Amino acid sequence: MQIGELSARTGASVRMLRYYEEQGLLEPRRTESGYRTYAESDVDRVARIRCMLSAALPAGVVGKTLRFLLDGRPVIPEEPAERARLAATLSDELAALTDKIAALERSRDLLAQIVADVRGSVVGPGSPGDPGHAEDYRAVRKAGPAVGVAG
Amino acid sequence: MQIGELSARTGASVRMLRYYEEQGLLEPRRTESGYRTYAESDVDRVARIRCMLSAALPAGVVGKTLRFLLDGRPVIPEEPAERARLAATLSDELAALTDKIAALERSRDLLAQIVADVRGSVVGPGSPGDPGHAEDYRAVRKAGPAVGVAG
DNA sequence: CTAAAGCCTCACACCGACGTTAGAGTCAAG
DNA sequence: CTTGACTCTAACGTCGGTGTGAGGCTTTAG
Repeated sequence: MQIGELSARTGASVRMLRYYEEQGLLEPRRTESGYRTYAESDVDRVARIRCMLSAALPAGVVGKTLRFLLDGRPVIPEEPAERARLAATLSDELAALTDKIAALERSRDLLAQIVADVRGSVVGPGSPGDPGHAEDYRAVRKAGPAVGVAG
Repeated sequence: MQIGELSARTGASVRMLRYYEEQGLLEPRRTESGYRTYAESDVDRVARIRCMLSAALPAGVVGKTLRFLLDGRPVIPEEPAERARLAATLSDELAALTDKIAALERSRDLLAQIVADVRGSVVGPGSPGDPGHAEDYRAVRKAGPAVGVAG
């Protein structure tokens, strides 16, 4: 399969596909004349790349993760030391990811609250004494960020 | 509170705080000499901003969402038409956010699988006939991206 | 009064994740 | 052989989110 077809089938622009390759996330073969040729499995692979990137996962993780999906079978270093380091790195990333998900869920809850309030809006200019849903917001806020905002 | 103190208390650099203001996410008062002065509530607010930005939420949503948190009390347009549009926009964002969370959870599961496998690694160079955990990976992959990768 | 620390604006620079263009080669069909 | 669709590399542009100054004003401490 050439790059154009892969692009059509995945929705990723040709530019993006070449970019992913540049980043080591794809490794198409080449014809004699230099044309990239992709395997069927790359369709899947591209979908996963886009999914992870769109979620703002660090590029490194994407790469490392994907290396394990090359053909559904991981390539794990044989030396135990290196394997340990790999495991450590990945599980750090896992923890970061978990935090990020939690943060997103709180944002989602907050957004849901807001949508509900805009919809069933009790609000208007507001009788000054009326507490409204202020406490709900504050509650969500208290559950709050908390996450380390891992830089 | 001046910008330096807010920076210290939130972990956001001074530069970032000014940037957030530039983007309409913060609106500190000014002293006569032009110094920014922040309210206590801005500590919370900054935390939320960083949390949402770090999760790659579209900047617009952050802004709109935060406007509702100004003082724990939303500012909702009075004209029903505009209110409806706002509700529609926000709930679109809510849907997108939900999808993104789902995608992230799948990525997390996948990553967890991988970590587990690297840890308890049954793998090594691998007996060629051994299916290993390939099916696990494939299963996660099948549950897979699916998300529209909302550009 | 002076020095130091903190603040201000302006502005250039970087990285990631692309879009876009330019100029050239390749390939299948007429 | 020519045309047109497709591909290649290389390079520049853009946008968001930052870092890092430069040059100047304000405030505080000695």
